[in-house]
Formats: sequence, structure tokens, C-alpha cells
Amino acid sequence: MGTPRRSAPCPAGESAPGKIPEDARPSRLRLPPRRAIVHVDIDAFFASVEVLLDPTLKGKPVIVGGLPHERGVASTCSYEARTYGVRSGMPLRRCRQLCPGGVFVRGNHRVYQAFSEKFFRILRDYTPDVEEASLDEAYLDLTRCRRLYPSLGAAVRDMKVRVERETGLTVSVGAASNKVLAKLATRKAKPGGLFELAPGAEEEFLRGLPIDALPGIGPKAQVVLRLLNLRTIGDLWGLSRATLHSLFGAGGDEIYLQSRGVDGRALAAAGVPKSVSRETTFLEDLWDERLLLAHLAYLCDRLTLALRREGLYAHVIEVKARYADFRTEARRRLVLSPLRETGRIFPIVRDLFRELWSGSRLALRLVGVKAADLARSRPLSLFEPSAEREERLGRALDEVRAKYGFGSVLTVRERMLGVLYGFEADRGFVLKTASLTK
DNA sequence: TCTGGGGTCCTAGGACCC
DNA sequence: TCTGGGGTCCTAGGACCC
Repeated sequence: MGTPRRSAPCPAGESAPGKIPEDARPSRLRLPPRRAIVHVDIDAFFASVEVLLDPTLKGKPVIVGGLPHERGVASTCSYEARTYGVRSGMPLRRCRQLCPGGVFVRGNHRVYQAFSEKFFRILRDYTPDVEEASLDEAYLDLTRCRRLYPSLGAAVRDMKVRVERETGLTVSVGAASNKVLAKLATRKAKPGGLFELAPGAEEEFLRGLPIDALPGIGPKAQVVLRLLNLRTIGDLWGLSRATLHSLFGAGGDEIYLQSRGVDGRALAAAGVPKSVSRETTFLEDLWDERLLLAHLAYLCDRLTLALRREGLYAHVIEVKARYADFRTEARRRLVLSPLRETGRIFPIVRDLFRELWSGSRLALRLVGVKAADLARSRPLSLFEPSAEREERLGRALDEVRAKYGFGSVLTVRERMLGVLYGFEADRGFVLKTASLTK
């Protein structure tokens, strides 16, 4: 099996709070040094960037994710918006109800990406051991760098000041002996603070935290735990590992260990991604097969653009559909020779889509395509001239679209399928099959 | 409160092979 | 002939995270 998502039981290695479970007790003979893990999180990232781009938004409730009449949710909101009860993940229409004066923006991922790159460049000045947990979230392992810094605390404060000065964004920082404790420390530091969890203070720190603060406990697990009348992390200590395992499978073992502050995970190294996907939720449900296929062709083009940019080939192609009633189905196919050309991927997508959709013919609210089981290179023996031609076509399209926008040029396939772009002043070329009703 | 987009990992069942 | 057990691959779906 792959690397565990959360902590692997760490036999000898973790400094942990008082209630160390028997099966996770470190060996007495050789205690490795306590690790120095720092978690850094940009406060209200997307919304804060929007305020930097447009200073008149400062102090206003900013909600990033879309316009309030659109289908969608808030991906980030400013702290001002949070005072109205708005939260990330909340449907936009609900946000507007709670906060009618809110400033709604669609957001610009490319700009966020650029800020994120700057953020990580600064962090890497302090240690090479940096994990990119997301665009706005990082773990640093300063254990190996201890001797470089007279005081770890001073180094972390210096890093925080530099990030804030050079990006204009505020960050929250947590420091502890492992990842889960550092992340929980950051939660306490928010917004904009720094919290260092002192050795020996872990048990008291964890005891009173709400159960949903623990990574890995989502909405479903919360329902179960609430039925058991468990509200805090301390309450979890009363459950045996076997009980948690029977409730949540492998995730239950992680909950057992992490609720006790035990987490032996090393920082994840950047590597080949596992999958790349592109999907769209339509403004209104669609049932016209021609339009749906046209949109899938467009998504294939965006997908292969991403594959070419990252130098990746796919062994698995997947199509996803979400019905008007929100049920979601997917079909995938394993291909023997790895792909990244639209001309080869789209026929597979079309077949999978017809297989998927032929039965019910309910209207669809979403379609998506995914490339998985990715590899950096195509095996030499499978070289085929037609693939080479497709590849060149793809690269040429990338260049034109980089210059003039995605909708500036359509492939023959897209024309035949009826892909339709329009030009909108504020957004450039916009796919019209996705917004037929407006 | 009609519910995004881009990811990761886990689980379960069936096919297939020995 | 009336019946195995284990391992692995593949597919589909779901929980969770930001």
C-alpha cells in the first residue's frame, strides 16, 4: 500500500504527551531527538490577495468563489465576512443571505499561484525541508537546521516577519514536535499569531479542543462521535483503538494516535502527482448530449494542457458525471500505452461518458475528466508517429492560447462538436456551452 | 443552506490466477 | 465434480482536505 495518509504508528520516535498508548510507546533505550516542526498558514489567502490587488476592499467583507447568483461555494472569505457567519465551503447564495453587503469576487487562480510561489521561496531560505501542503499552507522541519540558528523561536519569528513584509500577507504559525500538533498550534495562533506548543504541555492543550479540530474528522465522523456524546479531543481518549478502528477503519487508528498527539509522519516530498482533473458545474443542468460532449472536449483540452505543462502521461482516464439529484458516478479505463493527447483521450472519454449516461438520461449538473496513474515519460517502445503529430498540435495550441486566451482558437473537433466561446470584457474568452442560460 | 474545483487515501467486490 | 484459499489487479464509490 502507499504511504499512509496520516500518521504511521511510529514505534520509536515521537515525543508525545502524557497519555501515550501502550502500542505507541517509544523505546526507552534510544529516544531520538525531539523534532522541530513548524506549520505556516496564510490567513484568508485568496481574500487577502484580493485586498492587496484592490486596496479599496480593505476592511470589507470579501467573499471569493463566484458571484452570489451562481452555483458554487465560497472558497475563502475575509475575517470581516466571517463575522457575519460566512465560512469557506458555504454556498454563495447562503453567503449573500448572511452578508448582503459582501463583496463577491470570482478570483484569479494564476495570481494566487504567483503569491504562493513567492511564499514558498521565502520559506525555503530557512530550511530545505519544506512540504507544500496546499497553496497557502506549509510544514517546515527545522530539526536538521537547529545548529544554524541560535534560537529556533527567533528564526521562526524572523521567517514570519519576512513573509509578511515581502508578500503583504499575514500568516499564522504553529510550532511543535510533529505535524498534527503543529497544525493544531496554528489553529490556536489564528489569525496572524504564533503559538509554540511547549514540551509537556501537549495533554492539557489537546484535552479541551473540539473534536472537529482533529484532521481527518469530517462531517460524517462528527455525526457518529456526537451520537456517542463525544465533544472534545479529551473525550476521545476514552475509546479504545479497536473501537475507533471498527467505527472508521484505518482512519480510526489515525484518530486514536493523533488525538494523543502521536504523529510519526515525515514531511511529504514533492513528487509526481497522482492525478490531474478538470470539471465544470453548469449554471443550469444540461441534458443535450452534443453540448455535454462538446464540453468534455473542452475539458480534455484543458487536461492535456496541464499534462504537457507538467510533462506527464496518463495510464487511466476517468469521466465523472453528477446528476441533477446530486448523485455522482464515474467510469474509468486503464490504457496500455500512456496518453496525453486530446485526440487519443477524447474518444475514450466519449465512450466512457456514453456508457455512464446511457442508462438514466437524467440532466447533468457536472461533468469532469481525470487523468490518473501518471508517469513522467512515455515508454520508448510505444512511440507512434500519429502520437507525435498530436503532441505537436497540442503544443502549438498551447502557445496560441497562452497568448490570446483559451477560447481564441478551436480545434476541428471542438468546432464539429459545437463548442462555442464568447468574449466578455472582464473575463476574456468564455465557454458558452457552460453558461447557456445567461 | 440546493451543495466548487482540485486533490489524496481507503474500502469493497469481482475477475483471474495458481 | 458441487467445490479451497490466497494474492493481485481493476473498478466504483466515498470520506476528507484546502
